[in-house]
Amino acid sequence: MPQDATNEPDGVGTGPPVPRVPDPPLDDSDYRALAEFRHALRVFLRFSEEAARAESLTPNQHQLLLAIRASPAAPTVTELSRQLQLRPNSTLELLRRAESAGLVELHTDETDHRRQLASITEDGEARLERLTRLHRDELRRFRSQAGDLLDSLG
Amino acid sequence: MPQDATNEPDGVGTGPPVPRVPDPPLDDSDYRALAEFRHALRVFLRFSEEAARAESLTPNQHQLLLAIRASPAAPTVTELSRQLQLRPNSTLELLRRAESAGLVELHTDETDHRRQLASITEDGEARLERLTRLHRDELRRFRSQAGDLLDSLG
DNA sequence: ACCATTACATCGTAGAACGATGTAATGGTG
DNA sequence: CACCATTACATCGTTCTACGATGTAATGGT
Repeated sequence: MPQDATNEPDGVGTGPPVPRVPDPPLDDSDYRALAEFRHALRVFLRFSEEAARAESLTPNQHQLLLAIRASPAAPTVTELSRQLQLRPNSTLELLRRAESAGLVELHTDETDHRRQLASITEDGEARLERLTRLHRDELRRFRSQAGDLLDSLG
Repeated sequence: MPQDATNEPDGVGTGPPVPRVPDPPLDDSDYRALAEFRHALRVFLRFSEEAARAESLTPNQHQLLLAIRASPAAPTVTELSRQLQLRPNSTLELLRRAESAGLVELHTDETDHRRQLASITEDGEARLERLTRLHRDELRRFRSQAGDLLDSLG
Protein backbone atom coordinates (compact mmCIF):
# COMPACT_ATOMS: atom_id res chain seq x y z
CA MET A 1 0.00 0.00 0.00
CA PRO A 2 2.01 2.93 -1.22
CA GLN A 3 0.81 6.22 0.00
CA ASP A 4 3.03 9.21 -0.32
CA ALA A 5 2.81 8.94 -4.06
CA THR A 6 5.03 11.91 -4.75
CA ASN A 7 6.95 12.25 -1.49
CA GLU A 8 7.13 15.95 -2.16
CA PRO A 9 7.59 18.29 0.78
CA ASP A 10 4.21 19.67 1.73
CA GLY A 11 5.00 22.97 0.19
CA VAL A 12 3.49 26.36 0.77
CA GLY A 13 3.34 27.34 -2.88
CA THR A 14 2.11 24.55 -5.08
CA GLY A 15 4.15 24.84 -8.27
CA PRO A 16 7.17 27.14 -8.21
CA PRO A 17 9.04 26.57 -11.47
CA VAL A 18 6.36 27.68 -13.88
CA PRO A 19 8.26 28.78 -16.97
CA ARG A 20 6.41 32.03 -17.45
CA VAL A 21 9.01 34.61 -18.39
CA PRO A 22 8.38 38.18 -17.29
CA ASP A 23 9.45 40.96 -19.58
CA PRO A 24 11.82 43.39 -17.92
CA PRO A 25 15.42 43.23 -19.14
CA LEU A 26 18.33 42.35 -16.88
CA ASP A 27 21.45 44.44 -16.76
CA ASP A 28 24.78 44.07 -15.01
CA SER A 29 23.58 45.92 -11.95
CA ASP A 30 20.74 43.43 -11.50
CA TYR A 31 23.16 40.53 -11.53
CA ARG A 32 25.47 42.35 -9.16
CA ALA A 33 22.69 43.04 -6.68
CA LEU A 34 21.52 39.45 -6.87
CA ALA A 35 25.02 38.11 -6.39
CA GLU A 36 25.61 40.41 -3.43
CA PHE A 37 22.35 39.30 -1.89
CA ARG A 38 23.35 35.68 -2.26
CA HIS A 39 26.73 36.46 -0.81
CA ALA A 40 25.17 38.15 2.22
CA LEU A 41 22.91 35.14 2.60
CA ARG A 42 25.81 32.73 2.45
CA VAL A 43 27.78 34.75 4.98
CA PHE A 44 24.82 34.66 7.30
CA LEU A 45 24.36 30.93 6.84
CA ARG A 46 28.06 30.37 7.42
CA PHE A 47 27.86 32.32 10.61
CA SER A 48 24.85 30.31 11.69
CA GLU A 49 26.58 27.05 10.84
CA GLU A 50 29.69 27.94 12.82
CA ALA A 51 27.59 29.10 15.76
CA ALA A 52 25.69 25.82 15.72
CA ARG A 53 28.89 23.85 15.49
CA ALA A 54 30.20 25.73 18.53
CA GLU A 55 27.25 24.25 20.42
CA SER A 56 28.03 20.84 18.95
CA LEU A 57 24.98 20.97 16.72
CA THR A 58 24.56 20.56 13.02
CA PRO A 59 22.82 23.46 11.27
CA ASN A 60 19.71 21.37 10.78
CA GLN A 61 19.64 20.26 14.37
CA HIS A 62 19.62 23.92 15.29
CA GLN A 63 16.73 24.60 12.94
CA LEU A 64 14.92 21.59 14.26
CA LEU A 65 15.21 22.80 17.83
CA LEU A 66 14.00 26.23 16.82
CA ALA A 67 11.02 24.78 14.99
CA ILE A 68 10.02 22.68 17.98
CA ARG A 69 10.55 25.48 20.45
CA ALA A 70 8.52 27.91 18.35
CA SER A 71 5.67 25.46 17.98
CA PRO A 72 2.59 26.10 20.16
CA ALA A 73 2.26 22.37 20.84
CA ALA A 74 4.55 19.37 20.38
CA PRO A 75 4.74 19.09 16.58
CA THR A 76 4.44 15.94 14.51
CA VAL A 77 6.98 14.74 11.99
CA THR A 78 4.79 15.97 9.18
CA GLU A 79 4.47 19.44 10.67
CA LEU A 80 8.20 19.68 11.11
CA SER A 81 8.65 18.57 7.52
CA ARG A 82 6.61 21.53 6.40
CA GLN A 83 8.51 23.94 8.59
CA LEU A 84 11.93 22.65 7.57
CA GLN A 85 11.02 21.98 3.97
CA LEU A 86 12.31 18.45 4.14
CA ARG A 87 10.81 15.14 3.10
CA PRO A 88 9.13 13.36 5.99
CA ASN A 89 11.66 10.55 6.01
CA SER A 90 14.52 13.02 6.16
CA THR A 91 12.83 14.82 9.02
CA LEU A 92 12.43 11.61 10.91
CA GLU A 93 16.07 10.74 10.45
CA LEU A 94 17.02 14.20 11.63
CA LEU A 95 14.81 13.71 14.67
CA ARG A 96 16.35 10.34 15.46
CA ARG A 97 19.84 11.75 15.34
CA ALA A 98 18.79 14.66 17.54
CA GLU A 99 17.16 12.19 19.90
CA SER A 100 20.37 10.19 20.12
CA ALA A 101 22.18 13.42 20.90
CA GLY A 102 19.79 14.09 23.75
CA LEU A 103 18.36 17.21 22.20
CA VAL A 104 14.76 16.13 21.66
CA GLU A 105 12.32 13.45 22.72
CA LEU A 106 9.81 11.56 20.61
CA HIS A 107 6.60 10.14 22.00
CA THR A 108 3.72 8.42 20.27
CA ASP A 109 0.59 10.55 20.29
CA GLU A 110 -1.85 8.92 22.69
CA THR A 111 -4.89 9.90 20.64
CA ASP A 112 -3.42 8.93 17.27
CA HIS A 113 -0.89 6.15 17.40
CA ARG A 114 0.39 6.93 13.95
CA ARG A 115 1.83 10.24 15.08
CA GLN A 116 5.11 10.97 16.80
CA LEU A 117 5.20 14.15 18.86
CA ALA A 118 8.53 15.92 19.22
CA SER A 119 9.55 17.89 22.26
CA ILE A 120 12.76 19.66 23.19
CA THR A 121 14.89 18.57 26.14
CA GLU A 122 16.26 20.91 28.75
CA ASP A 123 19.72 20.61 27.27
CA GLY A 124 18.40 21.23 23.79
CA GLU A 125 16.61 24.34 24.93
CA ALA A 126 19.67 25.69 26.72
CA ARG A 127 21.78 25.32 23.61
CA LEU A 128 19.08 26.86 21.47
CA GLU A 129 18.82 29.86 23.75
CA ARG A 130 22.53 30.59 23.55
CA LEU A 131 22.44 30.20 19.79
CA THR A 132 19.45 32.45 19.44
CA ARG A 133 21.11 35.24 21.36
CA LEU A 134 24.14 35.03 19.11
CA HIS A 135 21.95 35.25 16.04
CA ARG A 136 20.25 38.50 16.86
CA ASP A 137 23.13 40.82 15.97
CA GLU A 138 24.01 38.89 12.85
CA LEU A 139 20.40 38.96 11.73
CA ARG A 140 20.28 42.69 12.16
CA ARG A 141 23.30 43.01 9.96
CA PHE A 142 21.85 40.68 7.37
CA ARG A 143 18.55 42.51 7.44
CA SER A 144 20.08 45.87 6.58
CA GLN A 145 22.36 44.48 3.88
CA ALA A 146 19.79 42.28 2.24
CA GLY A 147 17.12 44.94 2.47
CA ASP A 148 19.18 47.47 0.57
CA LEU A 149 20.24 44.96 -2.05
CA LEU A 150 16.75 43.71 -2.69
CA ASP A 151 15.39 47.22 -2.85
CA SER A 152 17.82 47.97 -5.64
CA LEU A 153 16.15 45.25 -7.68
CA GLY A 154 12.95 47.25 -7.90
CA MET B 1 55.20 22.42 1.29
CA PRO B 2 51.91 22.80 3.05
CA GLN B 3 50.33 26.15 2.57
CA ASP B 4 46.67 26.59 3.25
CA ALA B 5 47.32 25.92 6.91
CA THR B 6 43.72 26.32 7.96
CA ASN B 7 41.84 25.80 4.73
CA GLU B 8 39.19 28.13 6.08
CA PRO B 9 37.00 30.02 3.66
CA ASP B 10 38.35 33.52 3.31
CA GLY B 11 35.60 34.95 5.37
CA VAL B 12 34.26 38.44 5.56
CA GLY B 13 33.99 38.55 9.30
CA THR B 14 36.99 37.04 11.01
CA GLY B 15 35.61 35.20 14.03
CA PRO B 16 31.85 34.68 14.15
CA PRO B 17 31.16 32.37 17.09
CA VAL B 18 32.47 34.58 19.86
CA PRO B 19 30.61 33.42 22.96
CA ARG B 20 29.72 36.86 24.24
CA VAL B 21 26.17 36.64 25.47
CA PRO B 22 24.02 39.76 25.19
CA ASP B 23 21.51 40.44 27.88
CA PRO B 24 17.96 40.81 26.55
CA PRO B 25 15.59 37.95 27.39
CA LEU B 26 13.93 35.78 24.78
CA ASP B 27 10.24 35.08 24.81
CA ASP B 28 7.98 32.87 22.75
CA SER B 29 7.32 35.59 20.21
CA ASP B 30 11.06 35.92 19.53
CA TYR B 31 11.33 32.24 18.80
CA ARG B 32 8.24 32.34 16.65
CA ALA B 33 9.55 35.25 14.60
CA LEU B 34 12.90 33.53 14.18
CA ALA B 35 11.28 30.28 13.15
CA GLU B 36 9.04 32.03 10.66
CA PHE B 37 12.03 33.82 9.20
CA ARG B 38 13.85 30.54 8.79
CA HIS B 39 10.79 29.02 7.24
CA ALA B 40 10.49 31.85 4.75
CA LEU B 41 14.16 31.41 3.97
CA ARG B 42 13.77 27.70 3.41
CA VAL B 43 10.77 28.21 1.17
CA PHE B 44 12.77 30.65 -0.88
CA LEU B 45 15.72 28.30 -1.11
CA ARG B 46 13.42 25.45 -2.07
CA PHE B 47 11.95 27.56 -4.80
CA SER B 48 15.41 28.45 -6.01
CA GLU B 49 16.48 24.83 -5.95
CA GLU B 50 13.48 23.68 -7.95
CA ALA B 51 13.95 26.50 -10.43
CA ALA B 52 17.59 25.52 -10.88
CA ARG B 53 16.67 21.90 -11.29
CA ALA B 54 14.19 22.87 -13.99
CA GLU B 55 17.18 24.26 -15.90
CA SER B 56 19.11 21.06 -15.18
CA LEU B 57 21.37 22.84 -12.73
CA THR B 58 22.26 22.13 -9.14
CA PRO B 59 21.64 25.02 -6.76
CA ASN B 60 25.35 25.63 -6.43
CA GLN B 61 25.88 25.59 -10.16
CA HIS B 62 23.29 28.33 -10.35
CA GLN B 63 25.07 30.35 -7.69
CA LEU B 64 28.35 29.79 -9.43
CA LEU B 65 27.01 31.10 -12.72
CA LEU B 66 25.57 34.13 -10.96
CA ALA B 67 28.87 34.83 -9.22
CA ILE B 68 30.81 34.65 -12.48
CA ARG B 69 28.26 36.69 -14.39
CA ALA B 70 28.22 39.39 -11.72
CA SER B 71 31.99 39.62 -11.60
CA PRO B 72 33.56 42.60 -13.38
CA ALA B 73 36.33 40.36 -14.74
CA ALA B 74 36.80 36.61 -15.06
CA PRO B 75 37.18 35.56 -11.41
CA THR B 76 39.76 33.18 -9.98
CA VAL B 77 38.98 30.10 -7.95
CA THR B 78 39.92 31.94 -4.79
CA GLU B 79 37.63 34.85 -5.55
CA LEU B 80 34.75 32.53 -6.21
CA SER B 81 35.49 30.74 -2.95
CA ARG B 82 34.99 34.00 -1.13
CA GLN B 83 31.76 34.77 -2.94
CA LEU B 84 30.30 31.31 -2.46
CA GLN B 85 31.72 30.79 1.02
CA LEU B 86 33.24 27.48 0.05
CA ARG B 87 36.68 26.03 0.55
CA PRO B 88 38.88 26.51 -2.52
CA ASN B 89 39.03 22.82 -3.28
CA SER B 90 35.23 22.57 -3.14
CA THR B 91 34.96 25.55 -5.47
CA LEU B 92 37.34 23.97 -7.92
CA GLU B 93 35.36 20.74 -7.91
CA LEU B 94 32.18 22.70 -8.46
CA LEU B 95 33.85 24.48 -11.36
CA ARG B 96 35.02 21.22 -12.90
CA ARG B 97 31.55 19.74 -12.77
CA ALA B 98 30.11 22.91 -14.27
CA GLU B 99 32.78 22.77 -16.93
CA SER B 100 31.84 19.20 -17.80
CA ALA B 101 28.23 20.35 -18.07
CA GLY B 102 29.25 23.01 -20.56
CA LEU B 103 28.27 25.88 -18.30
CA VAL B 104 31.63 27.51 -17.72
CA GLU B 105 35.14 27.57 -19.10
CA LEU B 106 38.41 27.58 -17.21
CA HIS B 107 41.59 29.09 -18.60
CA THR B 108 44.97 29.56 -17.04
CA ASP B 109 45.74 33.21 -16.41
CA GLU B 110 48.42 34.24 -18.91
CA THR B 111 50.08 36.62 -16.48
CA ASP B 112 49.99 34.28 -13.47
CA HIS B 113 50.10 30.64 -14.33
CA ARG B 114 48.91 29.63 -10.88
CA ARG B 115 45.51 31.13 -11.47
CA GLN B 116 42.51 29.72 -13.24
CA LEU B 117 40.08 32.24 -14.65
CA ALA B 118 36.44 31.23 -14.90
CA SER B 119 34.08 32.47 -17.57
CA ILE B 120 30.49 31.65 -18.37
CA THR B 121 29.48 29.99 -21.63
CA GLU B 122 26.67 31.15 -23.86
CA ASP B 123 24.52 28.27 -22.72
CA GLY B 124 25.31 28.95 -19.09
CA GLU B 125 24.36 32.57 -19.46
CA ALA B 126 21.09 31.73 -21.19
CA ARG B 127 20.06 29.42 -18.38
CA LEU B 128 21.12 31.95 -15.80
CA GLU B 129 19.04 34.66 -17.40
CA ARG B 130 15.89 32.56 -17.35
CA LEU B 131 16.53 31.62 -13.75
CA THR B 132 17.16 35.18 -12.75
CA ARG B 133 13.88 36.34 -14.20
CA LEU B 134 12.05 33.68 -12.27
CA HIS B 135 13.71 34.75 -9.07
CA ARG B 136 12.62 38.34 -9.12
CA ASP B 137 9.02 37.75 -8.02
CA GLU B 138 9.98 35.22 -5.42
CA LEU B 139 12.59 37.56 -4.02
CA ARG B 140 10.06 40.33 -3.73
CA ARG B 141 7.84 38.01 -1.74
CA PHE B 142 10.71 36.92 0.44
CA ARG B 143 11.79 40.50 0.99
CA SER B 144 8.43 41.59 2.37
CA GLN B 145 7.96 38.52 4.56
CA ALA B 146 11.48 38.45 5.95
CA GLY B 147 11.52 42.19 6.45
CA ASP B 148 8.43 42.15 8.63
CA LEU B 149 9.62 39.16 10.62
CA LEU B 150 13.04 40.60 11.27
CA ASP B 151 11.58 43.95 12.22
CA SER B 152 9.54 42.24 14.90
CA LEU B 153 12.79 41.10 16.49
CA GLY B 154 13.67 44.68 17.36
C1' DA C 1 69.48 31.88 -6.02
C1' DC C 2 66.45 31.09 -1.97
C1' DC C 3 62.37 30.48 0.46
C1' DA C 4 57.95 31.76 2.18
C1' DT C 5 53.57 32.40 0.21
C1' DT C 6 49.95 31.88 -2.97
C1' DA C 7 47.01 29.17 -5.83
C1' DC C 8 45.36 25.36 -7.47
C1' DA C 9 45.09 19.84 -7.68
C1' DT C 10 43.97 15.24 -5.99
C1' DC C 11 42.02 11.86 -3.18
C1' DG C 12 39.51 9.45 0.30
C1' DT C 13 35.80 9.99 3.57
C1' DA C 14 31.64 11.03 5.83
C1' DG C 15 27.18 12.91 6.38
C1' DA C 16 22.78 13.64 5.14
C1' DA C 17 18.82 14.14 2.13
C1' DC C 18 16.45 11.54 -0.91
C1' DG C 19 13.57 7.93 -3.64
C1' DA C 20 11.56 3.70 -3.25
C1' DT C 21 9.14 0.89 -0.62
C1' DG C 22 6.75 -1.05 3.28
C1' DT C 23 3.59 -1.29 7.47
C1' DA C 24 0.47 0.30 11.04
C1' DA C 25 -3.27 3.28 12.37
C1' DT C 26 -7.21 6.04 11.29
C1' DG C 27 -11.67 7.57 9.46
C1' DG C 28 -15.28 7.96 6.28
C1' DT C 29 -18.87 5.12 3.82
C1' DG C 30 -22.68 2.28 2.88
C1' DC D 1 -19.32 -2.37 11.53
C1' DA D 2 -16.50 -4.59 7.62
C1' DC D 3 -14.01 -2.21 3.87
C1' DC D 4 -10.68 0.53 1.86
C1' DA D 5 -8.49 4.78 0.75
C1' DT D 6 -5.66 7.89 3.21
C1' DT D 7 -2.47 9.37 6.56
C1' DA D 8 1.72 8.93 9.08
C1' DC D 9 5.68 7.12 10.07
C1' DA D 10 9.71 3.44 9.25
C1' DT D 11 13.56 1.38 6.79
C1' DC D 12 17.10 0.93 3.49
C1' DG D 13 20.31 1.60 -0.14
C1' DT D 14 22.16 5.18 -3.05
C1' DT D 15 24.12 9.37 -4.37
C1' DC D 16 26.03 13.57 -4.26
C1' DT D 17 29.13 16.88 -2.58
C1' DA D 18 31.69 19.64 0.74
C1' DC D 19 35.38 18.86 3.32
C1' DG D 20 40.19 17.79 5.50
C1' DA D 21 44.52 16.31 4.42
C1' DT D 22 47.98 16.57 1.53
C1' DG D 23 50.72 17.62 -2.48
C1' DT D 24 52.86 20.45 -6.39
C1' DA D 25 53.69 24.37 -9.36
C1' DA D 26 54.23 29.29 -9.81
C1' DT D 27 55.26 33.74 -7.92
C1' DG D 28 57.58 37.54 -5.44
C1' DG D 29 60.40 39.60 -2.13
C1' DT D 30 65.29 40.02 -0.45
